[in-house]
Amino acid sequence: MTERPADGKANRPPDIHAVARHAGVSHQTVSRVLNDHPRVRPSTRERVREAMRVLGYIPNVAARTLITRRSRTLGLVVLNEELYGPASALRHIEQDSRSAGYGLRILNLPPMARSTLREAVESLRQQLVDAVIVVDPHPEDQPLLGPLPSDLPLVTVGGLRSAGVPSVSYDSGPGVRQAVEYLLGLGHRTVHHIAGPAGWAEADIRRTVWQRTLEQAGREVPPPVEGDWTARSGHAAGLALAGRDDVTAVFSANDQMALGLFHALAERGVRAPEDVSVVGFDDVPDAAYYRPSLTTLRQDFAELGRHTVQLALRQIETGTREGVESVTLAPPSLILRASTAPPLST
Amino acid sequence: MTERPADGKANRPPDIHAVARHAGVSHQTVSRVLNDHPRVRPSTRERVREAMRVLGYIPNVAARTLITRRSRTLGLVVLNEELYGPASALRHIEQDSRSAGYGLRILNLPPMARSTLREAVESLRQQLVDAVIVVDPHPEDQPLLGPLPSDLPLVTVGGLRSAGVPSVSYDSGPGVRQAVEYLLGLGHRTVHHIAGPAGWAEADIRRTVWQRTLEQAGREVPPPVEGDWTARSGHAAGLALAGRDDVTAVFSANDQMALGLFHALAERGVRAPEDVSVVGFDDVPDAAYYRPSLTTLRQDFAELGRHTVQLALRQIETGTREGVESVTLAPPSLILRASTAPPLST
DNA sequence: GAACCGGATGTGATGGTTCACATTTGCTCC
DNA sequence: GGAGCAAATGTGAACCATCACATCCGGTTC
Repeated sequence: MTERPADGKANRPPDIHAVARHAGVSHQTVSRVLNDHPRVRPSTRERVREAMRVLGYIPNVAARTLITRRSRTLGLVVLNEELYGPASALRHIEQDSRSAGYGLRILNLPPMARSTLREAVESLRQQLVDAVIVVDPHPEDQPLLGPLPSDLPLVTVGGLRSAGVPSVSYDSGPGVRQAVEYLLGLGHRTVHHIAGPAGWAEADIRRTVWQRTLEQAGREVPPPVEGDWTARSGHAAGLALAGRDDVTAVFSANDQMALGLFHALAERGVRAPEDVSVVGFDDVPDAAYYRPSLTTLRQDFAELGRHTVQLALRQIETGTREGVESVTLAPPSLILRASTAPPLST
Repeated sequence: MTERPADGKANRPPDIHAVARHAGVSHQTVSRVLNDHPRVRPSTRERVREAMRVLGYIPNVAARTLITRRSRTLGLVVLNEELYGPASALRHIEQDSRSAGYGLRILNLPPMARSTLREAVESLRQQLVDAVIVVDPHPEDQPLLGPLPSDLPLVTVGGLRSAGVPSVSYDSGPGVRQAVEYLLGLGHRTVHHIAGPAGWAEADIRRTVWQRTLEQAGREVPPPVEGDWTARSGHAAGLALAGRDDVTAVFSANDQMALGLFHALAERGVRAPEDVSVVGFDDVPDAAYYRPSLTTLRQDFAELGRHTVQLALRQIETGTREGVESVTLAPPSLILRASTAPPLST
């Protein structure tokens, strides 16, 4: 006489057999309805559907994953989610993978926690994700990505391109060139640069193209000032640049450092754009409301999301990385605002 | 003589039986080692561990979830990921749930897509998450959350508090009061307000407390100007306020709108803080580099993440929402910077 | 009217783990 | 040296879907 619920079935949610019983068919027919198999008579299909509705049936994804070896889930490793780029990428990738019928697991690695990228990928793999997307791996991560088992579909976004791994990469070069040439075209003798942290793929590209553009124009290449993407570091860089009369134009590797730069300039009584013109990178939503309104380069993250998910899905479908072509995004476009002007006196 | 790989096992990854065979024990013993069951002789345990290493064994989470009915995964629905608050919450929740041994699935609902909150929760439930966390539900979502099946652990963060659903909520009130009183204490006759969109819990609280504080101080309550959290809307609001000499102090419901306000003030030749003092809300990383450096209220998102995950885990452990107490966070702290000053002329 | 055919449906095995319970092992103790 | 007992280990079922294959059925075809 121990108390025990009289439920023979321990009150578990209905399974495929319960539905089958209710609809008067076999469990296999229910499965066929579930998977939109064509060989089911419409009347039968409707009866099964009705049974599902009545019982409140929900297919068990664990059982399905177990036999299918597919989870319809993508895994996303974000290296620096607090930055505008990675955060935007995350949003779009989530959206696109969802509309492709895939769920998303995320793993945000704190900045600089590179040593664990490999573990992150492995951990997602254990969770049976169908593909892993890594946003913004750094060159130092190369050895971590290289020896990955080749049976796991993988896409890298931005940053490091790893041989044999399909990737979506930015084509910042033309944008940077355009920005620098635009400043020179306004009459500036040269353009100074606040760079991102050395070793970061995008930081390096922006610095390199800035430098090359100056060289090709036969201009002097001033030593770049290195920041860490934050407004704070842009401010520090600004203090180093403000007040020198050889500094009339600055290209900042991102918008937030440009904001810090503005702050430093103002502190030193230097006006922008009259005394110093500034171009940023990202076009964060706030950029138009910086003072002055920031001329900057805008990346299309919607395009990035689409291609990234597509590359992942294609690998899942074909079951291999072979033949899945990497994608290079369209160059960023220069958004002209109020932070750029001709130099005051030639 | 059809060609067919000689692999008897179709080259599948090793399972628990393979490990058992290799270690010369039963599959159950392997399972015990896997789950740190105490009743295994150390020597046996080591032998099994070695076998796992040699074979490169990875436990299959689908199989485990199937029988356990636990996925060790939390589901997160983010309502407005592009805003600072929700984005910060996401980061911390991800971090804390990971260090608690839980993975995270996310579902970002585009702003205002409220009608689908219910579907979002259902879809996560189908994915067998052990608990669902909803960040920033709106009052309009009340009917969507209420009738949810009670067998799914659920936590709401910020915004709407739903009866019977454990929640983590902000306690912005004291912060807002402190900010407004601080401005009055500087000598301002009254404080104007740029509000967040009506209907958003936090926007409403900030507006209400701002108003009440003024009333209790016997000051005039000017009509608030409503924004939508963006710098753009702050700019629009600023254009409405700039240049009126009854406007000497403004409390903006978030930092970005304060940025827009600064922009508008500058356009109209109004100086801050000399002519107009401004206090924001959030302390975004850039706030210290706005011009002027922004006095603002800072929320502790690390605390938010900790409590949120804790509430979810407690429900998972106890198997019920009963007895799991909601949490109210510490009030935000006022960060004094350069955007506030006494009014010029009394 | 028998053979044939393709569409509709059913049967049983399978996937990899944990659960419930049974059995063996290794001691202690008298 | 055997009872007694706990620790260590093993056996088989269960979880819930899909896969592979078998069977059934009604209608053509000759």
